[in-house]
Amino acid sequence: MEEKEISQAVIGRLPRYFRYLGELKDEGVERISSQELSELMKVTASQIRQDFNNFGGFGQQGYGYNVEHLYKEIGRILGLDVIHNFIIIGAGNLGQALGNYLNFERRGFIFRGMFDINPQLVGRDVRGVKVMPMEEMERFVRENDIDIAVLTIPKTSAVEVAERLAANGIRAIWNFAHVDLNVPEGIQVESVHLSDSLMKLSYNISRYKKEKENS
Amino acid sequence: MEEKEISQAVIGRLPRYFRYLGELKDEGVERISSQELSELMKVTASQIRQDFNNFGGFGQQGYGYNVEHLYKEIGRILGLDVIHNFIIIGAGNLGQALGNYLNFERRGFIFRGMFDINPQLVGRDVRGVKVMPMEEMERFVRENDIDIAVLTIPKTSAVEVAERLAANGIRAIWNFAHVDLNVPEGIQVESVHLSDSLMKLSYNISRYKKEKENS
DNA sequence: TAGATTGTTAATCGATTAACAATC
DNA sequence: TAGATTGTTAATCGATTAACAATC
Repeated sequence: MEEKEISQAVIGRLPRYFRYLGELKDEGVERISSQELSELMKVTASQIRQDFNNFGGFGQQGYGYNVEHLYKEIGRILGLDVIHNFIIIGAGNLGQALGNYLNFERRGFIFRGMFDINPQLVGRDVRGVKVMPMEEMERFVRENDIDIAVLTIPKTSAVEVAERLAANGIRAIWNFAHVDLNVPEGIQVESVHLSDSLMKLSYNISRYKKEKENS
Repeated sequence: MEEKEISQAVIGRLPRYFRYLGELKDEGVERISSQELSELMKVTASQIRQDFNNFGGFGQQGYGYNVEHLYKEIGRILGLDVIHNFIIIGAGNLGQALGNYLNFERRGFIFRGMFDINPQLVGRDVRGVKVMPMEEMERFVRENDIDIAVLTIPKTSAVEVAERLAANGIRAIWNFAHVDLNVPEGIQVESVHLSDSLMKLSYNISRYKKEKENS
C-alpha cells in the first residue's frame, strides 16, 4: 500500500491548523465548517478541505468537522502523540531560553540534557537539568534514547557537532546555527535561521517605503 | 514606471544567497557562475539566474557573477544598507538572547531599548541597554525613531502590545509570540513560531519512521 | 426530505526547470 | 574569433482555487 507523499507546503500549514483548533477546543466550540475556519484563519475553504483530505476524511457532509476529533488527528499526524526526548547543545542565552520553554513539554518534547564547551557553564541548572561538558554528549545520546538535538552553538562548531550526533544515533536536529547542515539521509533537520527571518522583515520594510514613494 | 512585485518565494531565498556570497567573499572568491553556485547551494542554476534577474542583470555573459558586487546588491535589496533601530518587548530568556546577539548589529539592526512589565527585571542591563517599564514604551518608540519591535512576550499580551506599537508609528514587528497579529496595512509582520517549527520536525521524524517500517 | 457541507475532480494560477539565442 | 555563461522565453510541474456531485 503506497502512501502518497505529502508536500511540505501542506505540512507547513498543519501546526497553524493545530493551533487554531486547540483554541477553538478550549473555547468549547464543538464543530466547525471549512467555511468558518477559512474566515478565522484567512485562507480559502478549498485549501482547508484539500489539506485535510490528504490524510483521509475527517469531516462529515452537511455537518462540518468535529473540532476535538480534528485537533487530535492533526496532533497525531504531527507526531505529538509520542514522547520525544531532546537535548540542547549550547547553554548560552538562546539555549537557556529554549530549555525554559515549558510549552514544548506539553507537546511531548521532554528536555533531558544540556551541553556546553564552556567549563564556566558546566554544572549550571536550567529547569532541573544540569549543564554537562561536551565530551559526555555522545554517550548521553546513546544511553538516554535522545531523539532530537537542539543546536544553539556558533556555526563554526555546528557542522562538526552535527556529525558527532549523527554518528551516535540522533534522529533529528533542530538547528539554530547559521549554517546549512549536511547530515546522512534519514536524519531530519529543521533550521531556524533567525537572521534570515530578520532580513525578510527588512526587505518588506524597504519595499513598503518604496511603494509609498511611488504612489 | 511600474515595478513588478517580487514573490515571497524569491524573497525567502535572498538571505541564503546573501549568506553564501558573504562566505565566498570572505574566502577571497572573485567570480562565480550560476552553475558553480548551484552545486554549492544545491538549487538549480536556472532558479539562481531567474531569481537574480528579478532585480536586473547582475551577471555578465561568459563570465558569471562578481561575488563582491552581487553580495552588495543583494544586501541593498534586503535593505541592509540602512540602519534599523529596534526594541525588544519582553526581557525574558528569549528577549535577552536576541538582545545579546551581536550579528544583528553588523547588519545594521541597532538595539535601542528593552521593556518588561515585571518590575523585577526593570533596570537590568542587557548589553548596555537598560530594561524599562512597559508604560514608557509608546513614548520611547515615538521619540527614538524605532523601526522594529521584537515581541518576546506571551501570546495573551502580544495582540494588545502590537496595537499600541502600531498606534505609535512602529514600522515592523518581529513576532515570537504564538499568535497571528493583525496590524494595520503598511506595518510589516514577520513571525517566528518556534513550536510550529518543532512540530514540522516531529512530523518528519514520524514520517521517516513509517517509511522505514513500510520498506 | 431538504439543506448544508464535505470530498474530489477539473480549471487556473504561479513557480520551477529547461532550452537557447544573445553577448561578453 | 571561439567558448562560456548569462538573460529570457517557453515548457513543465505543482499548488491553489473553483465547481459540483456525493452524502450526511
